[in-house]
Amino acid sequence: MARATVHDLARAAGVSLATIDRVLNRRGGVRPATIEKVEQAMARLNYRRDMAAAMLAKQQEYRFVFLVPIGVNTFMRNLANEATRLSDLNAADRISIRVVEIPPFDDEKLAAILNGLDGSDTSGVAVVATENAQVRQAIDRLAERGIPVVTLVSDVPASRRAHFVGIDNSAAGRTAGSLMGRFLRGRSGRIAVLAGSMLLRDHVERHFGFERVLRTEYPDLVTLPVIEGRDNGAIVEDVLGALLDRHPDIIGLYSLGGGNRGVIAALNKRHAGGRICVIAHELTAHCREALIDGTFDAILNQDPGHEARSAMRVLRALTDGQPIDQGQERIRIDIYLRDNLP
Amino acid sequence: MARATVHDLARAAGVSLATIDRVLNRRGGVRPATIEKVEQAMARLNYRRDMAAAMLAKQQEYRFVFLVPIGVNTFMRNLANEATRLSDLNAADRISIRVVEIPPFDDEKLAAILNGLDGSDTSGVAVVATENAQVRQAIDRLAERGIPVVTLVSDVPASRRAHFVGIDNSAAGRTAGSLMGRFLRGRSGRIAVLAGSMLLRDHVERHFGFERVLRTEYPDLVTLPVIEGRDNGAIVEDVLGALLDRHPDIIGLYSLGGGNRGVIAALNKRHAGGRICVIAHELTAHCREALIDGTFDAILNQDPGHEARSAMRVLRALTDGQPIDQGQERIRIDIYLRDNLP
DNA sequence: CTGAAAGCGCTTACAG
DNA sequence: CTGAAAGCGCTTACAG
Repeated sequence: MARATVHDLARAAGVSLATIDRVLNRRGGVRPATIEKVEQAMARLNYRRDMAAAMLAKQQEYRFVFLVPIGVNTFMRNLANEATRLSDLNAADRISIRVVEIPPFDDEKLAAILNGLDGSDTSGVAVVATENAQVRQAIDRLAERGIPVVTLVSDVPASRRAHFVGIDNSAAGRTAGSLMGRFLRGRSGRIAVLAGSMLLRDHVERHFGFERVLRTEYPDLVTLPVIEGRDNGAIVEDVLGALLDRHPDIIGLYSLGGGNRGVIAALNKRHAGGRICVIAHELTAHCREALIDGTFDAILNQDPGHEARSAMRVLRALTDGQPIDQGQERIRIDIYLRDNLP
Repeated sequence: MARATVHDLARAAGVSLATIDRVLNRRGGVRPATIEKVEQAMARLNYRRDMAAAMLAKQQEYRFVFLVPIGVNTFMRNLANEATRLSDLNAADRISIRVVEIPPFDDEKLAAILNGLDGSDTSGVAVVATENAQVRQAIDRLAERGIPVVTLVSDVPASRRAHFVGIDNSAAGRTAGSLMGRFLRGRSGRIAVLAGSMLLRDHVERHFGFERVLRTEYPDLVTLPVIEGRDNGAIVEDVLGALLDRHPDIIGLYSLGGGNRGVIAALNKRHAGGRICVIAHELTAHCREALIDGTFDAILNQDPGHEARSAMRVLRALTDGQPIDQGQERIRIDIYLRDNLP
């Protein structure tokens, strides 16, 4: 027997299509007794709504905005590209994604951009946010206007963002610590830690997780104070180079932010590649090469394609009031060695 | 301006809706000149087909069959459960998945089941296949009948399956070898390798990759001949137990198949947990525990949820003649340490 | 080789 | 609080 439609429901419950729709979509203004009748019919006929038909009738359009600090950061550029690609791929489903570039490390501008978003033009926002009072307030304001916001890559848990699309960054830090500890088994010495900025929550959390594991499980490895490279290759090369010169006894490096081209340059200039165990983040083209030639030992990665798709699915679910499949939307911490490179 | 519809196209090209549809779906029987006109109109109006409307009009139903050797294997049971869950979640999109249990290690039965599939009732097949002439022929026969087949978890590359949904198993083996080599840095000794059956392509490939890395990069680690446990905890406990008793100098174990409950039991009985570096596959409940309590050092995993969803998406794309997003459909080799457990 | 008309299963004003 | 009717953008027999 074919599957039940709204017409079948209407007949079975003795009401009109409009009433069926009101009950189905909880629009209210229906007598409890009528609701009851309809719900019984739904159960009896095992009714399941046809999404395609609903989409068509509703003429729903999803206009999502992705705010990404593209700048010089390869990972962010990949993320932006994936979002743009998604927009094309899903045009047939009436989903469009506008990628807006935001200046990196500029909370005020970001807040201004968020506040300037046109509600009639955007049905959801994904943002690589920084944790700042103005930014938080701007997110909350969008949420109040009924525009769902998801944070991307770095979370702002205190805000009213509906969801976070990204990895568990303290788990990533712990993983880096554990790999470092195992790869350097039996040795003791200093470990350098390079971040982009300790004003970024994701960087802080990675650092926290890393320190925690080293201190509790590998006390022979002593971390130096974090240095910051602003995710910028040139700055990274400078600050890391200076550190390496100051501490010739460094045996490990955890690069938990961007600007890894600077890491590679600094290491190569000192012929230190291979003698220092390096764990870095994000499988960009240059990191990939460094992994293959042995300069890096492991890369922790978050897949920008998955993150873009996840943000899109989550925003759509939020717009439709549908549930989110947590299993599917959990972004995993990929570990890459030379041997499992894609 | 609102997006163009088939009506707009028809008006612009000066033809009827039926002709538009013929050109859009390449049904043939249209004069080249007419096709040309329509295609120009499409380009001019930037026409993009509305999937929801097409789905509704076509009354397309996707009836997929997933053939899984559920047996005693926890991973396979998880895979089957995920497929069942998908069926519910996607009922609104007219996708149904029938999960059929196949007997493990029984090529003839599997071939018979494949041959017995009712073409009118199934629009695509996903199968955890074994590499056997009869099975291959059965797959080819389905492909000839126009029913797309994807292989799941273990591939049959010589067949006419349209796609493989699973990890690169020799890369997984290499990864295990590399982790083993690094975790045992500086030590030398024997490494045990436990498979389910060397008649399974995925197991053979993992073994190959593992051996390759150990022999070329870690010559101080010497692998013993593979033992087979048929993915069955009880058998695994026996054969591995016997091996451990025979070789008290084993310092590492690569468990590349199922039945890891048997591995845990054999190690615990001999108080060998922790002293032997263990790398296993699939993050099932017991493996997870073993990772946390230190019996296992790392788990390589393929996410059954991702695999089920990927198989479903690929089968749908094949049914519709749509392209496959290779980036999205690549199944990754997850590496889990205690620190990045989900 | 081409077209007119009906229909897919929903939602949406609008009227009462 | 409820209903009749039109419409969303496609596809599909059927007729010519």
